[in-house]
Amino acid sequence: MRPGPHPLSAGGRGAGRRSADPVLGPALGRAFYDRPTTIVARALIGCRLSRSAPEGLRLGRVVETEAYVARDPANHAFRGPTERNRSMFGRPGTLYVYRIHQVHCANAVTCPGEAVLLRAVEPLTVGLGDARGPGRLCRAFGLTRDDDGADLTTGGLRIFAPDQPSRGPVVRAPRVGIRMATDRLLRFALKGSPYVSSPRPWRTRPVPGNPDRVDR
DNA sequence: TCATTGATTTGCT
DNA sequence: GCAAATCAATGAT
Repeated sequence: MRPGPHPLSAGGRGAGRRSADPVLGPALGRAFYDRPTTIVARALIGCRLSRSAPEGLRLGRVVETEAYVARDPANHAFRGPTERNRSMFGRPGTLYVYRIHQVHCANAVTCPGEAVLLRAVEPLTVGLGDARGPGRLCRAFGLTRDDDGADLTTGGLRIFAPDQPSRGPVVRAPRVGIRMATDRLLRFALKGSPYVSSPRPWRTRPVPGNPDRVDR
């Protein structure tokens, strides 16, 4: 257990109040994350990821996410809490950052043991590096294991609701880079966005019914 | 303590 | 298209 509030969090002060930015408005609050993970993964598309740093503001629009849910063998929390995934069992809106190979990946925790992987953002501030792919996204925002456990609702890293109508439909596809449960359509992306990651040829799988429907 | 693995990225063929 | 890079978490010994 890490003692006290995470360094990136604002602490207990203002608990229950929406954390607001003078320009971006109110940050997404606890209730946003405290919903079914696929709903949150879909709803995050178009939202703005913000990090206020001494060097200035870093801002990007979320264009690609993946849901990691309960009873999902690809989920790091599948076998219960460990030292690495401890923050996945924190409150909704907790940040879970882990390292894989030489890079970091960032997730927003929804309910305990479930999270949304932030896979790609479209840069909205100049100087934000390429953020196509979870590793590049973390590099662009300077996220490391030190940020694990931060509170996305009050900390220096926050997410804000879309400031404009969606520029296109959200499509679903199989998740990338996993070996288990590769058939599940738990990847969400803004269709046609050039800022979506493409480690493999981006192709959506035909979805029975409405492709925008989020039901599993 | 040792071996295996990986929610990635990059570079070479 | 494919494999190497490279290291910490994890599970077995």
